[in-house]
Amino acid sequence: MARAGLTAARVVEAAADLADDVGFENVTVSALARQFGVKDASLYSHVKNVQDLRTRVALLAGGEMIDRIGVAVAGRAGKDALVAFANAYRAYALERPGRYAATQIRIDPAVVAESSVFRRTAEVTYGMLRGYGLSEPDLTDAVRLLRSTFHGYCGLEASGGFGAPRGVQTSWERALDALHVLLEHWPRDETKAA
Amino acid sequence: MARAGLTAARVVEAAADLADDVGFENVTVSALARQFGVKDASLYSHVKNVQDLRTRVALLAGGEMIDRIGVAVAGRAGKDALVAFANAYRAYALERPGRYAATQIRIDPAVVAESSVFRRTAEVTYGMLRGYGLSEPDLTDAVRLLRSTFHGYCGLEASGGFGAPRGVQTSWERALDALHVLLEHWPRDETKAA
DNA sequence: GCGCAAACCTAGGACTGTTAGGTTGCAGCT
DNA sequence: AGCTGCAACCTAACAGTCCTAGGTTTGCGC
Repeated sequence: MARAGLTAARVVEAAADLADDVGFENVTVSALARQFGVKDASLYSHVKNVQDLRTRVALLAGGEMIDRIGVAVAGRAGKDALVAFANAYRAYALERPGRYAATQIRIDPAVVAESSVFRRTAEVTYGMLRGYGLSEPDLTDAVRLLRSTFHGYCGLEASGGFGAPRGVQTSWERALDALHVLLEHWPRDETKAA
Repeated sequence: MARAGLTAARVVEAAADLADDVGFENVTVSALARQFGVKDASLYSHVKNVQDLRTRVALLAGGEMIDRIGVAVAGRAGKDALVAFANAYRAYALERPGRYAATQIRIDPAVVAESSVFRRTAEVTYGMLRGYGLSEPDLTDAVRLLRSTFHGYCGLEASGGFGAPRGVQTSWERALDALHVLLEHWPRDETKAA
């Protein structure tokens, strides 16, 4: 019988595609094996367990996402950069819902440490804010606020949390306007508290 | 044999407690039955299926949460109200992580329509913003931004998303300062777009 | 063409979700 | 006290999922 030609990378990518199709919480070892026309047990040569599989999908998605964002913000500054970052973020979340959901799971700190995804994400995010002239610790606070807002907005949008008729796209643009104003009027931390 | 005295409400409450203990995604029919010293099948007299169980936990948690928030913001306005709302929100998320996680699941719109939780949530949230003098559609945009930010912040905090040493509590307070400034400088929608 | 590592399989155990249908305890009525 | 009915609870069974242990095959490098 012809072999499926499985490989760790191929399995993870298929899992990511499956997540976009049926939702991240529904990517199961069995379903994945079915896609390849292979028995469940065969996947365990390439992936330790479901936990491991999900972590890998998360890292794949996180890498793809920050790459797209990085391209979008390249050569931009100030509000231009903010909007480009935010729109690339949201576009990814809407286009690849399963992969985006994967990026939200808790990941083992040991894995985080040896992956480049988080470093790149931090670099791009801090870089985007460069034009606003913030310095630590305000910078960290601002990054956290922005991440929270993007994360929260896309999460609520994806889960149908916005019931009112007002257009979600319009609200998003308004939110970006507001965040831009906010970054320009950022209440500076006089106390330099740690 | 002495009966456990199960009831739909009691089952749901136990499920919520279990969620706070072991995480919402780990509340399972079997585990719940074990807690009551009862067979799995017995629970199906009180709850349609896991989906139904989770939805009920979500509604319970959502109700508890908005009640606590409502008490916190009562009699306050402006920044006072904003801070009270936000702190009550975050406190609930931190104290009852399982219940809070439950509030984030997607809920059948039919259920949403006939539950009072969402109406109350909207009332309290819009009420909190009254002092800032916003009017529609800016009001809806601001509500969405705030909800997203709180939701996103607590989600990231709970999943360990804040790696840097800067205190999470301090960043939170700074974020509230910033949001207050933002609401006072809200970029008005001149076009009255829908 | 031989060997070996990787790819894939069979078999099976443990847990979870769910249904169908049976039994039993308890409240209230007579 | 005895009956009755309903709700609480049970047994039995099946399907799906995760995972392990150990066996077989395929294809690539020599």
